[in-house]
Amino acid sequence: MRYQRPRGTQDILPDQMPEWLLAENTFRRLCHSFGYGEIRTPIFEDTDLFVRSVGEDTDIVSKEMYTFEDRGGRSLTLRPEGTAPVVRAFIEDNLQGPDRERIVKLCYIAPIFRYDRPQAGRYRQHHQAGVEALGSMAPGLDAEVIHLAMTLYTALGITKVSLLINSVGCPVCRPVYVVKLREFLAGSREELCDDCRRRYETNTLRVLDCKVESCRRLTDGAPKQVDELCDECAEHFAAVQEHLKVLGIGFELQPRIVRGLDYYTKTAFEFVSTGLGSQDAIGGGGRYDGLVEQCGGPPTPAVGLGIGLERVLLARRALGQAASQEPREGVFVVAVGDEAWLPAFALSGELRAAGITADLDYRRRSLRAQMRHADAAGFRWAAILGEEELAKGTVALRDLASGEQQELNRGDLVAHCRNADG
RNA sequence: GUGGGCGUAGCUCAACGGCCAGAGCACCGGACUGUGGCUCCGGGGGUUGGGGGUUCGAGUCCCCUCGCCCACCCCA
Repeated sequence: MRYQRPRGTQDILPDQMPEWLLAENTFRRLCHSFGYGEIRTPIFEDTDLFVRSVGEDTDIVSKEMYTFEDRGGRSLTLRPEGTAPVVRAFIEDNLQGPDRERIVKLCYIAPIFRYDRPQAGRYRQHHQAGVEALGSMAPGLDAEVIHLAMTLYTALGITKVSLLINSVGCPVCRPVYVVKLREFLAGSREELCDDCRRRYETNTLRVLDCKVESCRRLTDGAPKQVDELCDECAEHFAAVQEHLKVLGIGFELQPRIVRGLDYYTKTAFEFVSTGLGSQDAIGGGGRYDGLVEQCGGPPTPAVGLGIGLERVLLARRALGQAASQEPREGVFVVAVGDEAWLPAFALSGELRAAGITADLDYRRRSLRAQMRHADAAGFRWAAILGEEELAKGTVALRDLASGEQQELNRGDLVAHCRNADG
């Protein structure tokens, strides 16, 4: 029986690493320039953290979490989303300090686990790059995290991205809306599915994303949250849009997005790209003004963002963005004949110790084979060491791009290669 | 979770139920005995995802299983 990787997971192989590093490094660079500090939290947390923050009735909690009991009987869960762990750390590690007005800006790149049916762009382990800005209600911050994501997409060559935004209200206006929704559904209550009859009582909003066809029909004409916002939320939403316009970011109002996590308040947004089939959301997020307090911290408004890296890479490829080609680099040391082996080995060691990329052919193949490999593997130079060079204490250095070849004293090779860089 | 499609060489794919499962690319070697890319010639590579069944005979048909993919759904 041969082992297979678990369903819905993937190995990221060396030849895929360049595009991963490009995405990760670009994200880190952007976060730095936007003023976000990187944080790493554990890959698992108390199950309860996610149940209480994400919401018991959400798909994520009710059927997608990797939950297990450790040997001490604790219930732990593999991180199914990025925000709750950061919020937990924000509180536990007292990142805000004594200044309650202080804005704490954090970013992370982390694996995320959800038990879901795999599909292209949907995995049981995927990676998210995210940011969280905690401590302020300023609508400019909503626009800032959106701007950061947009800038990342642009930098990575993902040109066809649409931004969908919505406002899901707050503890003031949501209950008002919920009442309206209940009134709307009250008459047809008996026609709802079993789950929805329960949801109607406990978490009415969830009726809106029931999958049962009959329930969907019943909610089609339901009132919309955006139309029922309180003054504060309406004002905030307008201000966010104003800030986006100032940044030159186009958007589309979409009244039905982000209902997957209970903690969102006010702004909710999503980025969709073309060419990805049905898994087309390459990023999303929103404001969660009540979450920190709900997790046991001081009342702290916040806004955050998550970007699915696998989907970002898929979107790049769909748009024909090749992984940037590495420039020719380093020295392939070619040993001709047995006599030359040890000196060649020593020479490669010297180069490596000096920080210069170097390799040689442990199979001791023909000169031709070694030259072919040096070229195919993308080396900048071939340093040839044979009988002649051994006798003279030299090395023949061939530039593989131009074909120019010169003879150097062996002791000058490191300095020569180093000077040629740049 | 529901419905469907597909698994053959490292990769992309051929092969009516019938001879030793092939091709292109890649890889290796040679032509070129100390010089890469181009060309030509040659070569190595396969548990046909796995298991069972039908059949004189299975890559091909049937069942089970694993995986990938598509739509729904969900989201990143």
